[in-house]
Amino acid sequence: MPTHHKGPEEERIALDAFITLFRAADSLNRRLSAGLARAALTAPQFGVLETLLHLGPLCQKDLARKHLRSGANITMVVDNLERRGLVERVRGEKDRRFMTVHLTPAGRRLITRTFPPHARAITEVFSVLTREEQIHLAHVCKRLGTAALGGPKEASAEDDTR
Amino acid sequence: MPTHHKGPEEERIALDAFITLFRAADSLNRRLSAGLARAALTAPQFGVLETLLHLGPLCQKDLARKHLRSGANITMVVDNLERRGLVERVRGEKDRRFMTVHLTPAGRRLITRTFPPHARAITEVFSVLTREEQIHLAHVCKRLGTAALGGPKEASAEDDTR
DNA sequence: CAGGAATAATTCAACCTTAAATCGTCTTTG
DNA sequence: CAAAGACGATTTAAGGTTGAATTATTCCTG
Repeated sequence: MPTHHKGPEEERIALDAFITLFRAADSLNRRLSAGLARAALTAPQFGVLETLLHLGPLCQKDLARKHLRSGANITMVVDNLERRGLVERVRGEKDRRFMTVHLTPAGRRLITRTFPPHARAITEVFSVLTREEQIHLAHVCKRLGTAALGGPKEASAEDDTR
Repeated sequence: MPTHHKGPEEERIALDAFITLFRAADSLNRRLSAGLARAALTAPQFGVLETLLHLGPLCQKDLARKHLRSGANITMVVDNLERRGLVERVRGEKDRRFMTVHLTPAGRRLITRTFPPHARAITEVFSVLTREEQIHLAHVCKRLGTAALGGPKEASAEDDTR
């Protein structure tokens, strides 16, 4: 697709934004994982518990959709949470294909006391940005994420068979 | 993973920025990985080849430092590249502890023809942002990344809010 | 209503990732 | 010079991630 490229300048700027975005996400992730490690939770485990706390029991399919992860992945994360007695699988009564995941009392206790310091840690790091910068960052990232998910721009004429 | 926490405004804004940043990085990653898959390369493999192309042969320690990854991780990624004949390990002559990783001709061929479309794909997605927005995003992410890596704000006498 | 399509979950193989333990190779120092 | 320590790389164990194949169940259609 030989569009009139504004030269390597355009590419240089995009690549720089790309790499700093990734580095920031990576650093943030490390910092926060260190905090979660005090509860012996990984980031994905925390994410599942947090979702169950705020949305109530969900089947694994829904958990996968909420977290943009594969079903196989959720099976694994829930396995590890269940092994520690933090969640419980309940077979669907109406439709026995579903496995509804519930917080156990222990799981609820753990996530309710882990979430607040986690949120505080995020807020703490983001406080290097002004309120307006944070809002602008969210807006920009939202557009970027949408663009990234959008259909592959390089589609040839024939694979438009959706 | 929308967070449904109804907290103070400062926290809500930070959490929202946090989650959209991660989602954007995740979506970008998926989109770009799909492109790399055409060369049967994973993102980490691509990263190592790209570094070797642009910086020349490096020992694994240096590769780990450049990519902010553990030494064990680099050992694994280089293993997989070596198995495909894309890179070569050369034991250091002066200091036999070092393993210098070199691109093979096949590796050089693959990365030189894979890099340009990859860079174009990044530029393409980022083109939903103006030039100024991209520059601002990079600046903001740089500050954020630095803040995240900064000292863990450990229990100094006054911020112990437990 | 019976057989096939669809769907939720699991399993499997392959790769990524880390921390911790280990191996070989320097380097330092007593 | 030899023992001790530092240092690069590898191995190992544990968890995360995916796509593909499989299993169990439900839905649908002829």
